[in-house]
Amino acid sequence: MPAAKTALGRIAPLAEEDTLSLGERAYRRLRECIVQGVLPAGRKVSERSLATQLGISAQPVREALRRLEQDGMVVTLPRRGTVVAEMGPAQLAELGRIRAALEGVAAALAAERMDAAGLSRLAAILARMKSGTEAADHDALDEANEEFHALIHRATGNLFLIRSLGSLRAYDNLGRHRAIGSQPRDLPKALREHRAIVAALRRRDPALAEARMRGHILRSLVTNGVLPPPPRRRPAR
Amino acid sequence: MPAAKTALGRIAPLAEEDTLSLGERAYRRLRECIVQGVLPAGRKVSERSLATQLGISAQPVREALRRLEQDGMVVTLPRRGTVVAEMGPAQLAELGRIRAALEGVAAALAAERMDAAGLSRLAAILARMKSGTEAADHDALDEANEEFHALIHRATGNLFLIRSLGSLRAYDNLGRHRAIGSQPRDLPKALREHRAIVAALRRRDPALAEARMRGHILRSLVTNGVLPPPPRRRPAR
DNA sequence: CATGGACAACTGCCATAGCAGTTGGCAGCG
DNA sequence: CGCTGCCAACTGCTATGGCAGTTGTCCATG
Repeated sequence: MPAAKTALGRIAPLAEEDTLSLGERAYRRLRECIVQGVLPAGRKVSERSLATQLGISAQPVREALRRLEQDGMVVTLPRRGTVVAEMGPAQLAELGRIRAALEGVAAALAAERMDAAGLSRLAAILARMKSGTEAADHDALDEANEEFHALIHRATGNLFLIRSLGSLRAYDNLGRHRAIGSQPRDLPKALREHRAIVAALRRRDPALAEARMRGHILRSLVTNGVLPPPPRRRPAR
Repeated sequence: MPAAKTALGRIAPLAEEDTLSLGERAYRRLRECIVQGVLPAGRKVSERSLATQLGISAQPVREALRRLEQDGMVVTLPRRGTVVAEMGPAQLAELGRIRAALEGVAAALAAERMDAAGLSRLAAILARMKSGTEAADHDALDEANEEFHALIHRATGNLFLIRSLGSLRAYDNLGRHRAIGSQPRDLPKALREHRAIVAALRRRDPALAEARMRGHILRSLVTNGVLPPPPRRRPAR
């Protein structure tokens, strides 16, 4: 333990952010820049130029780019350059469907594992969502929504799931930033869906939780305009 | 074009292995070693020692380890060491369920996109599976099975899906190497399922293809012993 | 004017060296 | 004997330098 002891032996909490490696920080920073549109698709991103801009060496940047490549956010042509990956509407739609499926699995796992503390936290988030819905506070709702899903992801305890959904949610933000909000958001409906999901988790019903979560994600993707139609359920029989 | 030209201008097929970067080769090699059991869970893997063993520098090895960490195959404690991730039966089961969901999405996408050439290739693979099943040639069946799923993955054209399923399939191999084959494999049934999947793809029915593929994967995981029960569908009503 | 070739300015890729934090063991003190 | 403190041998992490391949420009040549 290198430092941070106070007089009476209490250990001061360490500032975590400083402990992250430069490679990790570069990875998160660049991913943020991509989904925020700061680095638009097709933009050339070379190790050296990014390194100087970030004030670090080229090595951590290279690592970050390799990881981003594994996420599919950049593509690199050997000895020629690295560019931000093009993300057409079709690609976004595919990733949305993948995310819906994974969120479903996460909900199913969470239904089996989530403890009482987690459920009560979800209840607290639901309360915030209620007030946010009544006030039509989109920022607060987005934040609560973020926590809602992140909590479920963590409840699964599965690192693969957490990482994958992290990348996928980043793409979701990208889609939102393109501002193709074709349909107005139905806030009360989203609240009802969130409540229904929590109810399924409380019942410890994996199949139900999965179905509801998946439906919820798909619907939200439709209202965001990344998923094309509302294909009529069982159009005619 | 740096090399590999013959006299008459014909481009010699590049040996692919030589063109891959050392980091990429190290990544694949290490992943192979992990799923093959050469590097068992809990084994310490330090950049330097691996580098000397592979005859390369520590830098590409480090990149490979970072990517493996993103795959969840190793965990690294900063400044302390990197170890092969522990993969308990529970973890393996979770990853199996995740893989089943993703394979389902892949089948759905393939049902929308796969062209006639791909379908005919699938038919050829089915023929090989038929003869392999009659001869009970497990090696040939495994190979055909690998190609079967890889072909569907590629048909989606989605890099994220392809990469993720690649990692997941690696875990699957790991589970198989643990030789907990609880139940004998039902070869004819697997063949029927594969045929049913292809039929759904031919019909261009995404929902059907997804359901069949997912069920197929889940069942195969059960016979492999990584997924626990055959929970009776609709036990009583 | 058009074309081909060489040079300079990139690019990703890799090896080396060294920093800082962690660990394990061993000596020395109580 | 038991505990403390130091030291050497690790570890992951980062910076630097340089290699090889690619590209674009500019000049010389037909």
